[in-house]
Amino acid sequence: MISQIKQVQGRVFEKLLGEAGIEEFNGPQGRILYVLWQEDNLPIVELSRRTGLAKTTLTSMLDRLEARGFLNRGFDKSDRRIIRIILTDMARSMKDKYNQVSEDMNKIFYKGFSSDEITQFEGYLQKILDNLYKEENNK
Amino acid sequence: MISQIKQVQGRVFEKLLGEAGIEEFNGPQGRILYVLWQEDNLPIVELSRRTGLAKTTLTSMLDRLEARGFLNRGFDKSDRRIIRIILTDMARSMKDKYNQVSEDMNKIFYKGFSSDEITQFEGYLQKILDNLYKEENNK
DNA sequence: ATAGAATAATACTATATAGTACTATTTTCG
DNA sequence: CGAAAATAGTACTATATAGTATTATTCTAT
Repeated sequence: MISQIKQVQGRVFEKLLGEAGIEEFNGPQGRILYVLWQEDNLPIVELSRRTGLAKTTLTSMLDRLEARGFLNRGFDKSDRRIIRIILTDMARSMKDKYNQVSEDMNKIFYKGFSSDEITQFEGYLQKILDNLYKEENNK
Repeated sequence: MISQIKQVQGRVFEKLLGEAGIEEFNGPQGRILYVLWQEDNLPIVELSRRTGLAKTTLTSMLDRLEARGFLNRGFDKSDRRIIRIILTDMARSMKDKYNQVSEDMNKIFYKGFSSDEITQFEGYLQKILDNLYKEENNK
């Protein structure tokens, strides 16, 4: 059911982005930008943790976002293995527009939910996510 | 968070399939087979509804499953637009092995949940899914 | 100090995913 | 009836996703 929700949510969100006139990036790219809007200058591995995407997935997605002028790759001074992802001003300027769509999406998603139910539901999600990460890492 | 769960869950499930010695199909294919094990002889559009995948996604996935001998495409007698998906005996024979892995996955997923919490959580998921499908169809 | 383990990132490859445009049917309704 | 709309499926294309193997760098333990 989770997969199903993710799939349908993705298609609906894509449509909302279009209706809001956002042609510059799509849903999956928005998910990465969303994390970076909260905090950038992150190493790719950390971005992987925060998005749930494999780091090999990020390589190509970041290539595309870089090609379109959303971000730059910068070196880390103290550890040369690490590459840090920095948003461009253009990328920063789109944050508010995206958040508006995100709110609209949330309203659709949680239609008929009380705020207590939302809190409870999101607590369950966090617990499940912890369970999954524990399994992925500790084995 | 839903996307993140789906992603990590997918990778963990893939690992469990490998550990169970199931090399014949992968997670996304398993998701399609799972629906067909419950009921086959379905049109592709109906399979799309039950999996949450777009019908164009199913075209190529069913091609691969057909090429590997899991299913056949059959004609519908009364409506020649419709193609019906029929499982092979080989596919049917793998149901139990898959269900075992599925149960293991569930245990990881819901570690620390009471059965009341699971029921409640899945009720929320169903409600969200209904919200999303309503939005996708009625607009 | 240095060999081996660990970590960060990427290249390459295969599959998954969905949108647009199209064909072939069936349904609807004037 | 017959034209237009609706429906089922596919071809083609672009992006997303992750696994394996590889390179470069840093850490660890003696």
